[in-house]
Amino acid sequence: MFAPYRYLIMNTNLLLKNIAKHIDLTTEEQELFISMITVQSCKSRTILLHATEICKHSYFVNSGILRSFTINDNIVEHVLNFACEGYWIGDMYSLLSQKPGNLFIEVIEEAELLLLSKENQEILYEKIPKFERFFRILTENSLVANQERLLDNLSLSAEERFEKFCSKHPQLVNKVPQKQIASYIGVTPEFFSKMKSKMLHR
Amino acid sequence: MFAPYRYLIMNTNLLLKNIAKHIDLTTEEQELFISMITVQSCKSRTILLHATEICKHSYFVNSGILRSFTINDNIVEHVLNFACEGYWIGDMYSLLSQKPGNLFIEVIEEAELLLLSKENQEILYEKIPKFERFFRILTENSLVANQERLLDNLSLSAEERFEKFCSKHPQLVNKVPQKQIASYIGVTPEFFSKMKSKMLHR
DNA sequence: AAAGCTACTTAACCTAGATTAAGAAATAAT
DNA sequence: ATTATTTCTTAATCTAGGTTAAGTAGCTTT
Repeated sequence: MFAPYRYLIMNTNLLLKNIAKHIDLTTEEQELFISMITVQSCKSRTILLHATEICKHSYFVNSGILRSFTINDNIVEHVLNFACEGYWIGDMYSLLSQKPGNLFIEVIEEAELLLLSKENQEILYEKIPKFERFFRILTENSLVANQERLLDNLSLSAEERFEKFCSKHPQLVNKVPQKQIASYIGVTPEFFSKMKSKMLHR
Repeated sequence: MFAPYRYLIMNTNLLLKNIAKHIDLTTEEQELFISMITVQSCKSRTILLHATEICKHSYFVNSGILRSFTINDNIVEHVLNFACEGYWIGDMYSLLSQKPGNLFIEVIEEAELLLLSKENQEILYEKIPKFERFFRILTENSLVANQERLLDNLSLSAEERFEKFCSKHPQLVNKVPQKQIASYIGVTPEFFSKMKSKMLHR
């Protein structure tokens, strides 16, 4: 009588709007695509992927904030990426190779996610080749951002990297624990704290 | 009577072999693709792209070695990438946006290059959509490599980064000026020299 | 509301890597 | 062959950022 719960609450507006920026889908194609997506609501601190696991999904963030990170020698965390509303996150290495990666994916702020499984992504490429283009463009943009961040890490001071982070990700600055921002820009939480107060007193 | 010089010497074996790893092309498709490619032979130290220019081509390396790099405050160079036989190089930001980037591309070792122009790449996507897939996969692999390098820069010591560079790029270690390797792994040439001799005396 | 975590701050001290400078070795240019 | 440039080395000195440690503030959980 009723569609399953997940169809009732699944909001694909944001995702479809994002897709429409790069490719045009017919109504049928949209429906096919949506049938391949599932929703998941997650509380803060949920670990969606362990470093030892094989990544099976790409996660699109409808709301909330996630991060991906590694852990060194079982102690130090290094944040690779944050993802907030409208962004995708995953462990691309593990997703592509279907081997265990070394990234964790964690929910920072209660989130609603749309999941696209590896298998469905492959099916999608076969059935609607336009998605090759869509994910090509998405990946190109990620690569450009990553290269810039890499060069920033090689050439800017910690202060400059933090300022850049603030202007690029204003939505995150006050929502993400500051030690994670420290990790993202590549300094220890102690140094970050010192640096921040130094910047304030100027 | 004779085909233009560049067709006589253009060797597309390596490129076609690389493409065949990811997509299947018919003979006609191969020919169309090849008709969109041009060759260029360059001496060492040729600058193929200035930071102020708009990048118009993707460069496939048939032989030789190239690098891409930025220059900070008109003084310090930072190497983003090396490319040797079988690899592509370009300024992806500039190529995609068709705005001036801030990368230089330089020939390190006399090279033979195959050039795919931005326009031809777009035509290729229209005429042979399989190329969407090919470049998607290529870009995905670059992104994975870049993410790993980013995390390495955040978590490893200079020595560890150098060791990783040696095992990942043995073809480059003895062909690329050592100050450029220093730049790639993110240290000064002076420190690199010191570090290297320290590693030897152990 | 007390107890227990986790996040943030501050401060003293430490070190990997930067800077400066000068000479030696290797390449390139004449 | 000689000269000029660029690359590499060595060494002294310096500093951005790390480490250790202890205290404080802010959350959760009960």
